[in-house]
Amino acid sequence: MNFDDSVSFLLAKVSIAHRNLLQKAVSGAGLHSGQVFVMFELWKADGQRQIDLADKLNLAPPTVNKILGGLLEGDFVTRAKYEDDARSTRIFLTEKGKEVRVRLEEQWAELEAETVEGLTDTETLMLRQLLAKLLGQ
Amino acid sequence: MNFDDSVSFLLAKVSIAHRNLLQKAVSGAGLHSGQVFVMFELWKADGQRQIDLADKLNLAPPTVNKILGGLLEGDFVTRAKYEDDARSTRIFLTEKGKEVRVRLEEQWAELEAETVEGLTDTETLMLRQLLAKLLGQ
DNA sequence: GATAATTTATTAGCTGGCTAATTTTAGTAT
DNA sequence: ATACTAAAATTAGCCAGCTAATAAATTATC
Repeated sequence: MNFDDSVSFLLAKVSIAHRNLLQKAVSGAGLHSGQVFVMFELWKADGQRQIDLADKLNLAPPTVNKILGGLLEGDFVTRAKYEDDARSTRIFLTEKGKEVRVRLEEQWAELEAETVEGLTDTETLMLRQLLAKLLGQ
Repeated sequence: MNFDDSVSFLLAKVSIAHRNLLQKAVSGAGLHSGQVFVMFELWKADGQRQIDLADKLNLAPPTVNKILGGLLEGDFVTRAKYEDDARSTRIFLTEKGKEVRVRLEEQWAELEAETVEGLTDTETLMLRQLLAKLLGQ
C-alpha cells in the first residue's frame, strides 16, 4: 500500500502549503489565517452569536472564542449583549472590520491565482466542484 | 466577489474537516495527526536526519523537532548521533515504531474511504490527480 | 414552583504549524 | 591558523485547531 498516492495524504500536504500561502496573503491586512473565515461570516451577517459562527464555520466553540479574542484585540469586531439570552453575546464589525474587506478581496484574488497556478481553467473548475462535493454541498 | 466559491475557501474548509477525520483515524494506534507523516518517511528510509525529514515533508525544522519529541516520548523512534556530522542526529524507528505500521495501514484505508465518500471512482481519481498537480508533482 | 437537563461562553491544556533567535558544529576564505 | 559564513538542532513564543471541564442562563419536566 502506498500512502503517498492517497487522497488523504495529498490533501494534508496541499493544505499545509496552502495555509502558508493564506497566511502570507492576509498578513498585509493585519489578519491571521483563521480570523479571515470569521470575518467572511460577519460580512454576510453582522451581529451573530459565537455559537452561530461556530456552526456555520464548522469550528469548535473554543476555537471561535479564541479567534474572536484576536479580532477584538485588533479592533476588527466588538461584542454586545444579546438581548434575548443573557448567555450569548453578539459580535459586530467595527468600522475597521468593515473597511478591511476591500483589501482582503484583492488579496484573496491573488491567493486564488497562486493556489490554482498550474491548473487549466477546466481543472480549476473541476477541483472546485470536487471540493464542494467533499464538503457535502 | 464570492469568497465561498473560491478554491482557497473550499480547500481550507475541507482540510479542517479532513484533519479531524485523520486525528480520529490514527488515535487508535496511539499516534497524533502530525506524527503520521514523519512515520511515513521513516518507513521509507530509516535513520534520516531531522533536516532530511523537514525537507521531504515540506515542514519547518522546529515543527519536525516538536513532532519527534512526541514520537520519542511515545517510544516510536529513537535518536542516534550522526557519525559524519556532530550537528545532526539520526532518527530510527523502534520495534514499536515498525510494528504500528500494519495497524496504521488498516486505519488509513478506512480514512481514505471516509474521505472520498460520495465521490465516484472517476471523481476520486480526478481529485487525486489535481491535488498531486497542486503539489507540483 | 422546584428540579433536572440543556445551551452558551469560557478556561485550561493538548498537538501542530509557523518565524525568530541561539548554540554548536562544519566549511570556507584569507 | 584565524575569521567568517553556513548549516543543524533547539528554544521561545505566536496562532489555530481540538477535547474536557466549568459557570451561568435558559428550557423542559414533573
